[in-house]
Amino acid sequence: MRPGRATRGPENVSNDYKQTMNLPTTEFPMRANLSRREPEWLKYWDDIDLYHQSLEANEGGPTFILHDGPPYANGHIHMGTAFNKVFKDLVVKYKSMRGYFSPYVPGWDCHGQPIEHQVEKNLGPEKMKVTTQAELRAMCRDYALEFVKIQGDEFKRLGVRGDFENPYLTLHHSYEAGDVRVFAELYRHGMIYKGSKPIHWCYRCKTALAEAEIEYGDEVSPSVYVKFNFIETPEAWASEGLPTSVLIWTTTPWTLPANVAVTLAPDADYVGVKVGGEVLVMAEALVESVAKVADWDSYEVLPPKAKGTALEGLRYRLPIHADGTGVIITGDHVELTTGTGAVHTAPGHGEEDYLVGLKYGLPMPMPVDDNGVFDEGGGPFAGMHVDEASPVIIEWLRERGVLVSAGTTTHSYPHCWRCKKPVIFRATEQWFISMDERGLRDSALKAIQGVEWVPGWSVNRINSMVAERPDWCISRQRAWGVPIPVFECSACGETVANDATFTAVEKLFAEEGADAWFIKAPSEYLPAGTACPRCGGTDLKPETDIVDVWFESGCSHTSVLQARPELRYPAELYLEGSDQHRGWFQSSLLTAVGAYGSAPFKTVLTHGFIVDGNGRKMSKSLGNVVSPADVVAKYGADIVRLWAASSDYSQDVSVSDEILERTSEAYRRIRNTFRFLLSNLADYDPSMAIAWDAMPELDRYALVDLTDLSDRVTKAYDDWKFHHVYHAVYSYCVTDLSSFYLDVLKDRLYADAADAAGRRSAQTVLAEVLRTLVRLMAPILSFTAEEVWQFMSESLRDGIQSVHVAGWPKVDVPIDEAARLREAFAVVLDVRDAVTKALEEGRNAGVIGKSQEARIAITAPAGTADILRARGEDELAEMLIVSAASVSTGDALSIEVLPAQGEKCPRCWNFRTLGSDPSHPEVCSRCAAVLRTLG
RNA sequence: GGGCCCGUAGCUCAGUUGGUUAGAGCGCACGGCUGAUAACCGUGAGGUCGAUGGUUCGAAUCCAUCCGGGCCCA
Repeated sequence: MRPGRATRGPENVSNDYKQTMNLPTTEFPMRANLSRREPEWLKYWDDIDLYHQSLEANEGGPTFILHDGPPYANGHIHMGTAFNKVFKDLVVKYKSMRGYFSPYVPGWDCHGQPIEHQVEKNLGPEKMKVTTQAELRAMCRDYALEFVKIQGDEFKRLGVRGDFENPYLTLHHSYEAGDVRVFAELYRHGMIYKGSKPIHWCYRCKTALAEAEIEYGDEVSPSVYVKFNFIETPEAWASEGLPTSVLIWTTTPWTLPANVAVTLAPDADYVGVKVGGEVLVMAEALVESVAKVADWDSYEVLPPKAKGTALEGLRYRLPIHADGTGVIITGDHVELTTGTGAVHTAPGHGEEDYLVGLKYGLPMPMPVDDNGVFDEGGGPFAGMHVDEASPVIIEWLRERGVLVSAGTTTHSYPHCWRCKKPVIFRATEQWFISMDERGLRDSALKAIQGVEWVPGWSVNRINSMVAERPDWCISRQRAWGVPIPVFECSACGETVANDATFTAVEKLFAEEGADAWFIKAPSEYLPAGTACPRCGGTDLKPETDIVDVWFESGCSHTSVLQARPELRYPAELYLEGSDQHRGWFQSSLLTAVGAYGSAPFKTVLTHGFIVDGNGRKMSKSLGNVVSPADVVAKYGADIVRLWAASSDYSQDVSVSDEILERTSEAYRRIRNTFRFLLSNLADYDPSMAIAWDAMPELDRYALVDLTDLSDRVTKAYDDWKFHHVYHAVYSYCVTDLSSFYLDVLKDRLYADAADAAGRRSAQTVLAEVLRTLVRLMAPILSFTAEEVWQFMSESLRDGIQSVHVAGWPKVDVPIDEAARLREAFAVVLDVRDAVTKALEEGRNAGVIGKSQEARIAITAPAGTADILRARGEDELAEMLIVSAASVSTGDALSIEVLPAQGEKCPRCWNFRTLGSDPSHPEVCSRCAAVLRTLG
């Protein structure tokens, strides 16, 4: 024992009085062992059919539909999908506890190129050759269903509650029928048209290729500089009186027959270069490099410069089709690092050319057929394969004197994943949804204004994307999907599609699925007499293109929200990652606005992406991938849930070992708080509750504090600020409860008689705290809250089977008194801070050990002192956990720490006058009284 | 390269309409307790508020530029 310390009882001596105390007792384990115990709760929820219970409980109440965006049924879930689903689950569980009828139907996106590609790869080229489209589709279906099962299990393991027995899949017949319904609406509204668009095309495999099927590799290509002669000389250089041309550079001479324009950089300076008796126009910045390549001995840069925009509109003679003219335009994609700053533009042969062509309304000639052979549009090269055309074209240009230079260059070029040969960019016929023909863009922009976007900036993003997007190309040249539900007249090529055919196709899909499209002849399901409106032909071919998967998932408002009886259109909430502004949010919006003139959602909530501890995206190559399966195994799903809830989702969300470790520590803290509450309520029943008026002031304040927490948390949930929920609850557990209220209460709980009013009052509050806290956290810590719930006595949980159907807590306290208590306790708690500091100094000086060994004298300014005295000095001492406290008025707040008077009571360890009761001479009077009751 | 967004202690977050010395909890260090004990209590040290420049009497907060990062385009 250190010197100077107050007298203490003998240490390490067994204390018989311990048996007379009401020490905490509970079976609720301190260690969670979540990864092992959580599956047991999943089974319990299954056994009691919690999902349907949660619906039945709120039947007839207000509805809250969170419509699930379908993840792609491919691969295991990652941290991003886990986060998203947990997040949705928090919302649904919260709304459900608030009394909303809140069904949650998970969905999966099952069609599309990645699955088809994977199946094709697994099959290998040999087997692929002998596989029919129907067989391939069946394999794709199996593949998708396998991952629906896998991901469904993974979501359930995270505690996500929903109708997993009956999810929606985009491959369901009913879903496919809904796609047709939406398509038909848009078609009737005149929003769907057939146009052309360049795509990656492999003429060997005779197939379109998606970006993911492209492999980039170095390729040696021609590098040619060609002059296009101006029809009228640009003003800037007209005074020279020389033939004037614009000089372009290209690595694909075979695309020159499709040239219609030359694109310049709008703000760059262009100059005329006088060389060999003519003027060549090019970007000033590139003159030197061109001169080098062209090997000019001497040349002269003419003084006037012209911005790209100043040259816009000038016309030149087309390089191949000399009877036609092309036009100078400008585009931001023109780079001034290579070439001439003047870009040969063939809208049918390139994405950028296509887009700039759309902008200027340029024609899109496509002289190359499916086999890569020029048709008559190829002019002198008709019948020639593009593969062999380039050298021939170069020679042809040289003969005509327009070739300035021809060499070769090595650059990255797209190749077909299957045959590994270079692919070409080639415009083909595609189906589009027009953004402007029928005002879809404007309607969509208007609908956006009527939706609540969370966080607020999200509206800017969707707005600018819709405002600027080109027409939506919805056709894909693939096998695994839903066909564009129209027919083509074999005789004249006219499109055949009308209400009757759409109805027939919808029925066909509803009954047999889209597979039937590829098996049956149209005559088998179309109404008799269906004929081409133009030529009257009756031989109809089903369209072979399938629909973009984004169109499909976008139709879920029809195929799911409108189709399922428990759901409705529009949904209250769509909740996805920020990438879905381009994806599902937009495809859902456009199809709904197009078909029904309204947005399919009232609120759209967006969250950021999951990144590592340094804010980097997760990637295998960086080795920073955190997998939800690993986290669940190591920490448990509740830790994933707590992590998700604790993060500010309006920006990118970090996850790392340290973050999970911290989350896990916070979890333990919350869990232990629950444990303490449970362990001190072991002998309590709500029938013992003490009324507000009979409670000590501290307990009333604790209830006020609980009300405030509950209000704050509820508001945070309503404002979608889950990280505020987490922080509020956590700091409540640590600061309000553990370090203050619970710490103070120990004396009353342990040392008072079991049924003493003071102890019952404390328990009344603790019970209220427990019942409130466990509900507040249930949407987040779904498993742990349930575990706590099951450890509560039957009467404490009102006989309710699960915390998730226990409703939302509401703590009532008298408003006026609550306000007074808040004010008074703000002062008390400030003083308490000063006191703990002083006690620590006393400890360091060796005056005291634990705080009960001290008595304190507080000097405080009048206002503060009055408030302290009004609590009562005994109550003050209790709240400060010291043996005695006195208050005097002075100038400034100061605390004096003195050794406690009296002796340590061996039962309650407070310093008191002992022996006042002769029958229990060793203990203090309070303890003596307790001992008497125990006999 | 373009659109939208983000950058406050090692970590998760606060920081009101610009207004004293930028807060909390965790972690860390040190100490207490041993009747929440693989717990619990206390004290303390941690920040050029991404950087620079500007507006202002005053900037984490407003503006510009840059750096770093994310999503979506190109």
